[in-house]
Parts: sequence; C-alpha cells; structure tokens
Amino acid sequence: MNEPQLVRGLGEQIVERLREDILSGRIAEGERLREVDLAKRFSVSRGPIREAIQQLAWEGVVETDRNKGALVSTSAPNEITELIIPLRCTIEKYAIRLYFDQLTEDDFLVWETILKKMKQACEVNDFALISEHDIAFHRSLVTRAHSPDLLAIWSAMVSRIRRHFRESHLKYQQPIQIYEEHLPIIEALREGSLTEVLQTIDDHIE
Amino acid sequence: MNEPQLVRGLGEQIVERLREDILSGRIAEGERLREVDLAKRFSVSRGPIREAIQQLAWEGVVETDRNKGALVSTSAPNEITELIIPLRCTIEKYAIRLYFDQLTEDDFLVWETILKKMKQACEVNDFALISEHDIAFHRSLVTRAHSPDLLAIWSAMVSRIRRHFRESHLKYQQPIQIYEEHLPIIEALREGSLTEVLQTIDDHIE
DNA sequence: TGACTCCAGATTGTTAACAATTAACATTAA
DNA sequence: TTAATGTTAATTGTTAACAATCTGGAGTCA
Repeated sequence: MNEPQLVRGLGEQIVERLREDILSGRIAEGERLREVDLAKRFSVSRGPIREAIQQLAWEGVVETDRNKGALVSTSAPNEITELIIPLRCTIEKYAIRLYFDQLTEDDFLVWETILKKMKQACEVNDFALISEHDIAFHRSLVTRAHSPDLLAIWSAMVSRIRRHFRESHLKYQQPIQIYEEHLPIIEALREGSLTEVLQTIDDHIE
Repeated sequence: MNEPQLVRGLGEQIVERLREDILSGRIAEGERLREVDLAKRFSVSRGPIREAIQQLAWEGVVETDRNKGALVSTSAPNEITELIIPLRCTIEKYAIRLYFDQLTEDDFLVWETILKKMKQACEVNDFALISEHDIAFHRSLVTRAHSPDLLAIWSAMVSRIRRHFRESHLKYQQPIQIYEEHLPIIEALREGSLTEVLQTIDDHIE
C-alpha cells in the first residue's frame, strides 16, 4: 500500500525535533551544535546525530564547516523570499497541471484531512502547528504528482522560507483566516477548470 | 583567504566518484548500492559511505528506502527539464543582479580560469569534463552572490538535470562551440549593462 | 497448486571506541 | 608587550562490532 514510513529512523526523528527547536528559537541563532551534547540529550549515539545534522545542513537550518561542526544559521534578511515565492508558485502550478485530470475522491480526502487539522490548530492559536499544516498542505499538492524530483526542488525552497511561513502567519489577527484562505483551492480543484485552479494558487501564494 | 576546502572528507570524495560512475553509466540505472560493497571498494568503513549515499539521495541520483538501502534512480523521462531550465535561469539572473555593480577583476579571473579549462576539455572532446566545467561556471555565477540559500536552491535543481547537461552537449559536432557560447556572458558582464547581461543569460540557457 | 509460516543469510541501523584535527592557553624569545 | 611556538583538552572524522530488519526460499497444510 505504499505507506509513507510507519517507523522512522532515529535520524529523522532528531531532524524534526532539532528543526522545531531551532525555528521556534529554543536554540538560538549562531549557537553551536556539538555532536556529543546532542547525542546525550537524545540518548542516541553520534551516528544518527550526524545524519540529522547533514539533513539540516542542506535545509539551510545549520551551517557546517569541516572539522568545526555545525552552527545554527543566522536567518538571512530573507530578501530571498521575494525570489522563492514566485518560483514555488511556478512549481506548485506545474505539479497540479500534471495530475489535474486524474483527481479522485481519495485526493480530496487527503487534502481535507490536512485542512481539518489546520482548522483545529487555528482554533487554539497554535501558530507553529498552523505553519506545519500549511506546509503539509502545499507539500501534498506537489507530492500528488508522484515526482521525486519535483518534490525535492520544492522542499529545497520551502525549507529556506520556513521562518517566513511562521512570521507571516503571526500577522493574522484571526488565525482562522489562514484556514479559510485554503478553501478556494480545494473548491477550484473540485469544480473549476484548470485555469481557475492555477489562478487560485496565484492568488493564494501572492 | 577563504580557501574552498583544501582537504575534503572521505564522504565528499566518495560522492564525486559515485556520482561520476552513475552519470557516466558505469553503474547502471536501477542497480542496488550495498554499503559493504562500496566500503570495500573505496577501502573505507560504512560511515562515509552512508554520508555519501545521503548526499546522493537528495541530489536525486539514488533513491533510498528505510532498511532497504539505495537504488540508482531511473532517470525520469525528464520532462521536468522544461520546468527546471526557466527556474534556473531566473535564479542565475537574480544572483547576477545582486552583485552586478560590485564586480572586480578577481571575479573575471575566476570565470576565465573555468572557461580556459572548459576550452581545453572541448579540444580533447572530453564531454564529461566539459559538462563539469559548464556546471562549475554557472555555479560560480551563483556563488558570487555569497548567498548559501541561493546556491542551495540552484544546486537542488541542477543536480536533477546533470544528465540533461551531458546529453545536450553530446549533440554538438564542434564541442568548441560549447565554450564559445559562454564568451558573450563574460563579455556582457565586462562591458554591458545589466539588462544586456540578463539577456545573454536568457539567450544562453534558452 | 497455492497460500502461509518460519528460518537463515544478507543488509541496513546503531553504537562505542579510536584517530585526526582544531582551538585555546601557556610559554618563550624578540 | 607582542608575536611565535608548543602543549593539551575538546571536538569532529572514521572505524569495526553489535542489533534490528528485511528478503527469499524450504517446508507445511489446505
């Protein structure tokens, strides 16, 4: 059934916990990550720690120098966001074009499940969780194309603007609006033409 | 002087050798990569091998499943190339805009050095080497912006179309033309306006 | 025959010890 | 004092052994 990883390796679990710690600010910018410290903290050996750090390094969350270990990246003044957003938009629209005429009810089930969770997160003002579900939703728009290459490129971009996601959400006075802004996309996918769908993506990402 | 890594770790060396083996076809598509075999072949332990495989995995050269190891990716019918090329073009132009008015003679020295090597590779019809220098040149257009994020995104894309680079070069009857097509870029950077430079990039990547 | 269970070998995941490199500090000489 | 040079502790790079998981086939039963 192609289950998306029931059991995850230690490395992947550590990636998630470290990324959350860093993005939330619990681990400060510029702070040094020592392998032995992390190994002790997570009660694992340095193997999975090194695996996690390598992953975070290409996400841009940390920077590594040979023989000098890893530092938490200082978040660039993200002017780069203005480049990434249109690129990301291009990719998501490209992905949708690939499968638009093959949509099934299962696809909508996946999307609606994610949006339901996002709604719940909105109702309790959990901005970190809102961001994760927001990213998960857009990611699912891409994964539906079943193209590892497409997903990899999308991921490379989004990992660089995770902070932007969080910060932009913080501006909403009514978090539920974040949820509501996603509804037109699903609606268009259900009932609209391809052109209309692509337009809603443009409007949404803006 | 900010030397770009004199000594490289075993992992990185192995990445290069494996990537070359795979892209050149010496390791076939779909073939399985066993860690112990590779460890024996390169006379290292499995640590650096795992590091290399993780790197190749996000480049899209191999695919990994948990507890099942790595397979050489079957090169997608790269329709995705038609998406990546304009994206790549956008990024390179964005990068150049960032530093266009700060160019120094050192910058041209770097580019001319790469092009000189490319010319030599063209003269002996070494297509693999031509491709590497071609990629190195465009990469240097991006690295000059000193933005790790920009470089990471560019790399994520280019690693997916390395095969495309090689195949497109093979079509040239006079390999030296590949070299010559890069000259207008340098010329424009030296003497042209920003608009003209961006136009040569568009023309070159097409 | 066909589906199922179980076992053994192969392979990856994880760990802990060892080696190489770096960074900080003390020492020395100009 | 200041710069250069050892020296040592801390840290990362690498290795090899151990644990967990998967794969494929022999055997069993309906």
